Amino acid sequence: MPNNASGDDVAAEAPPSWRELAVARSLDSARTRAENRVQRFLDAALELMDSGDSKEFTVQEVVERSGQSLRSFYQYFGGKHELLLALFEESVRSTAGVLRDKVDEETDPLDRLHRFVVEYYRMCSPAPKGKSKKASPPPLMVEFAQQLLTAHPAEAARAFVPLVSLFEEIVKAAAEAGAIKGDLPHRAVVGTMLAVIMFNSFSATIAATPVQDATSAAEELWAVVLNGIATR
Amino acid sequence: MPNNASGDDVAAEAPPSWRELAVARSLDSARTRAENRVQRFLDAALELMDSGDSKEFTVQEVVERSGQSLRSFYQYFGGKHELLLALFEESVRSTAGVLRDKVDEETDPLDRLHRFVVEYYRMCSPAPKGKSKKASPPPLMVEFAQQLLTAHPAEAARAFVPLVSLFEEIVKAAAEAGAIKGDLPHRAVVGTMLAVIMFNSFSATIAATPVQDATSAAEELWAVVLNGIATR
DNA sequence: GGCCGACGATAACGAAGTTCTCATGAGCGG
DNA sequence: CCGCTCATGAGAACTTCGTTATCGTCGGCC
Repeated sequence: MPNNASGDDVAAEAPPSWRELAVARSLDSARTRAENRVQRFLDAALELMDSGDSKEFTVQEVVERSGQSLRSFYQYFGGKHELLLALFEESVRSTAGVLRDKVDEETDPLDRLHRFVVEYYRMCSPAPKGKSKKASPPPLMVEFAQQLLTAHPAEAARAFVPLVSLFEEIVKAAAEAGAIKGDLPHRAVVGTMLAVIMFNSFSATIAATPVQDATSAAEELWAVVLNGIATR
Repeated sequence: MPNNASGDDVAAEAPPSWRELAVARSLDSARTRAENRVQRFLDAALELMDSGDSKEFTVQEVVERSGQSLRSFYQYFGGKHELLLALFEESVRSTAGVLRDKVDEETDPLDRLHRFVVEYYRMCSPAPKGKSKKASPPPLMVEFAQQLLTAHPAEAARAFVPLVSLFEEIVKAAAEAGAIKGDLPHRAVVGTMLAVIMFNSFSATIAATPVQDATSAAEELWAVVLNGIATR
């Protein structure tokens, strides 16, 4: 499956079209051509999202950007929400992959947990450096998560599976190693922690807290999660 | 005058309507009449939200329900989002009031904090009993919060002030009493905890956790917040 | 060579928010 | 009493956006 995310092969960032055309012309099985088309829609949407000023886009824009037609769009997607869902799933998969790599740099179970929290936190925080507009899975996808979570809970849950599984492994390992309490309902803790991390940007808004740098904020959150707020 | 929509005076549970009508009848300055009109829009929207099956409504519906005209609506509100914002502000104020009363039943600073967390948690959770559909500030407003937080952060922050102030007092008191750590950045903790509580329904969705009853879930969350997840 | 299925271009439709036009009725100064 | 203005209501019109439908074309396949 050519599930490759955003424009991971586009170096410049603009031209992912003629190459695919050429490829489609040469090896032309119906399946690969269809997947190619789907991918072009996805790429176009991603480009519109992070290269544009606003993170929103219209189906028309996606269609134009991808050089295809409305006709084709609705042939491959049941509607805009399916496009969004596909993008979100891809983002979650990609995020989980990145996090797995980071976490694998650690060996101690508690260190792995800590690493996960901090790294995921940073991924979900607004871009720390204004220079590169980069966005592997930036708060952009956090907004999606929000939308999907309320509009299509079941599908959203399915999309989250890769991340949840990964985190659950890590939490379980930490519990078995005795690094964290074992009597907590893991599943619930996993969900809560992911939600806390993901939606933490909101907490800054709620409390009108100026955005400090992501790393120290992540460590603060980690400290609270680890030891609580009670005096000990 | 064919205004006076269905039940704007029935008010089985909407406290702030008939009073204003009466007031408007007696002293009828332009100001109070205008406030009356605004209030009628707000009431109509509230009725549509919790008496309808879906929590969504259209401007047209609000207009019809309120027995007024589109013309008037846009004279008093800059757009739908201002209506939403007004509703949300009212909801937050009301919620803060209710919470203040509950919390005032406790005297010990830590008990007050605990009470706040648990009660607010329950208010933000889906209706526990299927019998009565109503709910003063149910997850309905949580969805609003979500929307506003991303669409209009500044206004959302302003709307949250009553709740944030109340909670901040409580946290500060607990810290000064030595019940919780004093070296944490209060403001950030306040925002984070409010966000955690408010958005906890999402965490259940993320982790595909079946919804347990709100009270025990609240206590679990409280336990984690208080003591952390680390083995001690 | 002729059918068939995919595709592009474009129009059309429907819902919802927003604006505009017009009429009416109330208060008010002359 | 007359006409003026302002607030309001009724409703059409405009806009955007998602979605569907129509039509024509082109390339492959029997």
